Amino acid sequence: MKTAIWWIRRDLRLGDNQALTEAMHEAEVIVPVFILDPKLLSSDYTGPARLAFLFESLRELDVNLKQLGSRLILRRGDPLEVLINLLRETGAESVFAEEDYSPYARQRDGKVALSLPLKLVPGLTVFHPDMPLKADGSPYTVFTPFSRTWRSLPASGSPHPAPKQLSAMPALTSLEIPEKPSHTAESPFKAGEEEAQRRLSAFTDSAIFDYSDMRNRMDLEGTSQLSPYLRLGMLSARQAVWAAQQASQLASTTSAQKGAETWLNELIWREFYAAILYHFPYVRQEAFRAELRNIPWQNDPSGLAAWKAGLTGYPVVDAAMRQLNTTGWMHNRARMISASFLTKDLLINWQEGELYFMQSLLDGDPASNNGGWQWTAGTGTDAAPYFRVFNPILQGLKFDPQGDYVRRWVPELALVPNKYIHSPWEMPVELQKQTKCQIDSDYPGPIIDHKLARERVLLAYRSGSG
DNA sequence: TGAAATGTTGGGGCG
DNA sequence: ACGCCCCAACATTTC
Repeated sequence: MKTAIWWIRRDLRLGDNQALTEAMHEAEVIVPVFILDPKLLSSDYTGPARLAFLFESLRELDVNLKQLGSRLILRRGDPLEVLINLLRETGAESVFAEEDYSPYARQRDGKVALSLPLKLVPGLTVFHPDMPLKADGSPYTVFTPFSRTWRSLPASGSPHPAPKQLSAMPALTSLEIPEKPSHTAESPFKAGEEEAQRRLSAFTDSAIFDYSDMRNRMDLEGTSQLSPYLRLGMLSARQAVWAAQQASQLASTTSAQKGAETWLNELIWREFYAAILYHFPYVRQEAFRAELRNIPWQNDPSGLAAWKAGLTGYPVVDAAMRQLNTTGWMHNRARMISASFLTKDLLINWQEGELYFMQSLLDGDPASNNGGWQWTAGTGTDAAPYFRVFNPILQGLKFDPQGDYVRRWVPELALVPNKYIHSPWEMPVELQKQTKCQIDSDYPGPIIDHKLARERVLLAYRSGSG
C-alpha cells in the first residue's frame, strides 16, 4: 500500500481538486494535512477575519473528509519540518500540493522541494502563469491581449467530481482546529465547500445574466460574492470558469450572454494578476512602473485613520470602509472608490491601502489585491491613467442612486433625504437638525475638499512621474 | 472600470 | 422676418 501526503494550502475542497486527484493516482492511502505556518499566521498580511474564516473552512473540510472515511490532520510549525516528521510517521513516498504562485509560497515550496518529493499540481488558476505568453515568450503586461490569448487556449475542461471515499491512516496526531477569536464579528460568509457550490449555482443560474448591468450597483446584490471562496479554494478557478462558460452558452439573449462573458472576464483578471505577480514579484515592494516610484505621498496618520474607520465625511467612502470592517468584504465598485479616495484625495501611498485591505478582506489575495491597488493608483500594469480621479459624490449618484448602500452602512445618515445623501454637508442647518445628522457632531464634515484634492494629486503625479 | 473644461449646436425669447 | 443673446444639450479635449 502506497501512501501520499496531500498538503492542503489554498485548496480547501474535495471537488475538482487536481492535487488530490494526482495523489490518488499515485497512492492508495492519502494523508490530508494542513499546516499552520507561524510565518503566515503572524504575517502583516494576515488579519483576524480571514483567519477565522480559514478555521471555519478547515472545520467544514474535516467534516467532509470524515464522510469519506478520512479526516484532516492539522499540524503547526515550519512546513518543511512538519512534512519531514509526517513522512517519517506515515512512510509516505510523496507530497502533493496545489501550486501557489505568490512569492512567499514559491520560496517555501522551493525549500521543501530541495529535501522532499514535492509534486506541485495546477489549480489555483485555470492556466499556469507561463501559459499565456506573448509570441516572443515574454509575459503580457496589458490585460486585453492577455485575455485574448487566455481565451484562445484549449478549453480547461469540466471540473472533476469529488472522490467517493478516501483511505485514511489511523493513529496520526492532529491539533484541534482553533476556535475563532470571540471578538470576531458574525460573518455573512458561511464557510465550506457546500456553501461555495450553492452560491456558484445560485449566481450562475440567474444573477450572472444581469451581471453586466448590475455589477456596479453598490445598493444591489448584482455580484457573485464568491471571492472569499476562491481565495481559500472552496471553489476552484476551473469550476467558476466552467460555470461561466456554461451560462454563456445557455444565455437566451445577447445581453444575458454579455453578463456571463463579463463575469468570465473578471475571472480572467484574477488569472492576469496572478501571472503579473508571478512574473514581476517586485510589485509586492514597489510600483510596477518605475517612473511612478517618486510620487510625493503625504504622511497623514489622522487621514489614514479616518479612512480606515469610515469617518472621512464622504458617505460612499465611509459606507465602503464600514462594509469592509463589518463583513470582511467590499463591493468592487466601492473598492475602486475607496482606493481612489485614499491614493488621490488623501494622497496616501497605495501600499497603506493594500496592507489594510489584506488585513481586512476575507478574499485578500496578494496578487489580485496588489493588482487592484496599483491599477487605481496608476502605478501598475494596464493601469488607470494618473488623471483618472474618482469624484466620490458623482460615483455615489451613479452607483447608489437612492443612497440605500450608504444608509445601510452609515446609520448616522439614515434620515438624510436622497438629495443630500452623497453630500450631507450641503444640508441646511435646519435640515441637519431635523434628520439628526448635524455635520461635525453626528457625522464628520468632509476631511478634504475634493476639488482641491484633485488639483493637488494631478500636480503630485506630474512631479512624481518626471 | 472618470471628470472637468472647453467647444459646438440649435431652439426660443426678444427687440 | 431677422439678428442677437442665452443656455441647455451634446461633443470634444484636456487633465
